[in-house]
Amino acid sequence: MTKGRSSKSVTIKQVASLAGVSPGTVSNMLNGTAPVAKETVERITNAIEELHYVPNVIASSLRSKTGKVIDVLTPNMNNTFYTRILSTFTELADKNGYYARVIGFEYSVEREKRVLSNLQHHMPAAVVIFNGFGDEEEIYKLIKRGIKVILADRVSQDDSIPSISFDNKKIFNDIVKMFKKKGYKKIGLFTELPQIQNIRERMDNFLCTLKKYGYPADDSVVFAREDLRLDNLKNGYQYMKEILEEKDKKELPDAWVASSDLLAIGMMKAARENGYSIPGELGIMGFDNIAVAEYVEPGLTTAEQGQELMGRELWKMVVGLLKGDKIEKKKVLPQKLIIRGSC
Amino acid sequence: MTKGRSSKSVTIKQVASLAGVSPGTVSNMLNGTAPVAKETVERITNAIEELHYVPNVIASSLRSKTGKVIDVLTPNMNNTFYTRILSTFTELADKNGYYARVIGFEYSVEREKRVLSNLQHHMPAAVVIFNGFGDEEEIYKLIKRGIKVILADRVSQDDSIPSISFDNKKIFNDIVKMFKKKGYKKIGLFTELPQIQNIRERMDNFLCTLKKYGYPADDSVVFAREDLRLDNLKNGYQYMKEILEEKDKKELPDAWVASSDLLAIGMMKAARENGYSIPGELGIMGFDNIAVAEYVEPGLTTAEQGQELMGRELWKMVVGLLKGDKIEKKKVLPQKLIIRGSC
DNA sequence: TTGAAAGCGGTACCAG
DNA sequence: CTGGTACCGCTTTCAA
Repeated sequence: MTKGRSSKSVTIKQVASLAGVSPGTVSNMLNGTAPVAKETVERITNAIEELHYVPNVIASSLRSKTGKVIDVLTPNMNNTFYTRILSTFTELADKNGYYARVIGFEYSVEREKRVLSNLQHHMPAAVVIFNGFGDEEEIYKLIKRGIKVILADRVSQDDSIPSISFDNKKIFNDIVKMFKKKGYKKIGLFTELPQIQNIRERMDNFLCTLKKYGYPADDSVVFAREDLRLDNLKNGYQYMKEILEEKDKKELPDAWVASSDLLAIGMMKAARENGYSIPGELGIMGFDNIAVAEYVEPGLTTAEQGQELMGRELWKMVVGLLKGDKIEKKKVLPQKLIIRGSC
Repeated sequence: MTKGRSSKSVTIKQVASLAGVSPGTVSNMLNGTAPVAKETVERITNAIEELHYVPNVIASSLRSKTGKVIDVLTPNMNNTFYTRILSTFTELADKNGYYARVIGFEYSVEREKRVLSNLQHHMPAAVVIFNGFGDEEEIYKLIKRGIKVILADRVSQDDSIPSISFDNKKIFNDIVKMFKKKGYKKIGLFTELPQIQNIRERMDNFLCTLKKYGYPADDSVVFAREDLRLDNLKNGYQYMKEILEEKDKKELPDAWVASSDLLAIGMMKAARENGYSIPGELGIMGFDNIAVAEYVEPGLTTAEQGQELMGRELWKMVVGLLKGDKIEKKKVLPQKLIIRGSC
């Protein structure tokens, strides 16, 4: 019950009366809603200076139902894959007079929905959702209120919802081809559960491509476990350790593609500890090309998802939507195979 | 000019009229502001259900100047040191009915100030600022409006502003002692510029401790460069590379403490590439104990700053402040030396 | 216990 | 170009 906020803020009314005009005029000038006489502008400007007036964006968006903030939901703030995209995105937002807030939901549908439901009223200009699932209803609510919604690293079923994602098809060709060329005999996929649509897609394409190149493509080559999605490093390490120790060496893949770099780095440690040489006995590659990938030893081969690129394209989409432009609703970004030392 | 928000939201008025009561009564019931008859409660509850009413938090905070959101400013979203703290903090906030939004300012004073100035009106219950500088004026404005401000990983000059930080004193004793025991001859500090008060403190204590143990403690052992604060990995790598290639090997430190793990990881790569063996010819340690530190090869020795701990303590402070409890204004958290393979 | 009405700080609309 | 005023959705007196 701590109420009692002190120090009232300077209001548009005070500015107006000091400048000897009406609040509406001040508002018009500030927003360019209607022309204002040069001389009046000056008086208002002075008043603003004098009182240190800062417009109350909240009150404004309550009335106009429009603001300059963009909320971004991310499944996991600890993953630099996301943060990298986010920092280029927020940079751009900032440069354009918007400002972006990041809200993490740690892969919890409930949390995600709760946040989205709150957002209804915060009236952000747009909300960007990374991955996420089971949120359709909330999304439609936002849209109905005129808030732009963009899906990132995920493509929507609904064609009217704009989304931006990485191409998950061609890349697997490159990957399997590479492994084949290097002489690996069996390729395994190491991944979180295919709950996230993105992962599901990768898995399907992976299996498909394996078949195409004559590799085994049954259950024995996919290694998925739920806890892999949180704390990628640790859980990737542990799961790999279990696999290496419990399964028969003959049956195990000698080449591994992990669904994220963090996972791959965890696996590499497990492999080292169990006496496997990389890339000699075991080839491992990741996904994302996060910054450290280049710094571990051996360097991690990975499928690069241009995070800066995604950040920029995302911003472009947001701006386009905000301006009401016709935009490409389904943007697909290429991935690039980056070969380093790990396979 | 895209206006025209569609689909009006359900308002408290509609609920009131459906329940046959006044808006004030609904508000009273929702907030426990005044007793409401049992039977009335029921009618209101039904109306809420029926209309799927969700209170508009914006309007509410405009009037009451109080809300359930906490804004967190962080200098860099790409650094898992911060994100680790943030994710435990937001988790806690979420569990307690609050919700935390993260805003990055990328070490820009201007951006930081701009954000803080906006926040005035958003009326968060509290704002947490990680590092940051030159923001005193804005901070006081927030406080004057009754918004709680907490400084993190930084201690305030002003005793009335609560802050939480890691102990930067004792840890250096442990560090230098360790290096001494391992027989290193010269210890260097590799760090971003001491603009951030936190870094300044580390530097002072470092030099101080070196002297105490009879190590050289002049300018020749501190290696600082501005760009080190962004993209730690890359810039750490590059700077180290330059140092190794340009300076005379005899004069260079054989032991290095980097002001962050990311920096250290970058340095390790540079050292490897220039043919140095770690920890044989060069000992390197970092600061933070970020997750990957354990996964690189060799494992990175580091000063652990318990990020989960900081997250939890931070939340405790926020809650305390919000409840108006008397709290410890200057919380200092211990650091722990974690010795792995890199020195 | 409840209702009526006056704001919170802006913006939208209309008349002049 | 400018002023007046209703109103966004909710909370807060205050009187009944």
